[in-house]
Amino acid sequence: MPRAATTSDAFNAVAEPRRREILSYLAMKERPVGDIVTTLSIDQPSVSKHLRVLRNVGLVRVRCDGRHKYYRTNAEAIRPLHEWAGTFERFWQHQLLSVKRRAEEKMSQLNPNFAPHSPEKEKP
Amino acid sequence: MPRAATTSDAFNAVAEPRRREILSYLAMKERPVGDIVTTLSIDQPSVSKHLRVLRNVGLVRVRCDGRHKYYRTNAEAIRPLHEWAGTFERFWQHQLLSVKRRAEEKMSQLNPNFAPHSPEKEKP
DNA sequence: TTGACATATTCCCATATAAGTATGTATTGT
DNA sequence: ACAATACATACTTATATGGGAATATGTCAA
Repeated sequence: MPRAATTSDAFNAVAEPRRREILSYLAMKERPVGDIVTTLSIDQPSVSKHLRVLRNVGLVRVRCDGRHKYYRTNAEAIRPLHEWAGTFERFWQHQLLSVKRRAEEKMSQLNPNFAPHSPEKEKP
Repeated sequence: MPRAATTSDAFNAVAEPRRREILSYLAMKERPVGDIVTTLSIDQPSVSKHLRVLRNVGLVRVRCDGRHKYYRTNAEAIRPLHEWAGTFERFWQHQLLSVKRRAEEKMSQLNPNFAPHSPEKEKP
């Protein structure tokens, strides 16, 4: 079985760095394709193809105006990603605490004067 | 040019749904490979290969103990993902507000008695 | 209408899969 | 030493890809 299609979900779509750049660029303001081409220095057909993928998973929306097509990112579609990653937040916070505590232990061993989170005391 | 390697970064690594399951499973507690196999119902070689990918991008760590290898997810490696997605937070919040406002406008048109965010008033 | 402009699609190709199967490598218990 | 256990690797195959080049589609302007 090959890798899942880039259009299968937002996770696969944003795996491509170029597509992430495009999403960031289109987040604040809708833009015609040509702007993406010149600003990000990507060949026009490539941009069109990336936009197709992003559109298929709902990460961008289009507004047609004459011969221009204005794309903007649909930030809502990025939320699932943010939320999935967010479920690990408490774990990395816990990890950071553990690392910190271990470091403080080491410090105490090397320098018995060291006390975490309080001013160092001099002997009276 | 083919797709970027799954081992090129966390974004590509977590694009695979099975690997996301594994990460969730290994988040709270380190586990031997066999546990992943039976709990998630994935063939053992597949699990090993997924773990290899995850290890290559630092998403999991191993602790060897005899013939067992205990894997745990390194939540820290998921932070970049969370932060990238987080840069879009203000945009989706803005989008939600816009949608809400438009909905309220429509309501006002249909029912002039409707006033957003305040109790409806009866005629005196 | 005709040409210029903006964007999309098609075709080709080298490549990296993911799953399945089979086999290899450690490590343990007896 | 030997069998069993736990895990990793090698090999095969069908397939989706991203870039490049060429071409198609659609819209405006003179």
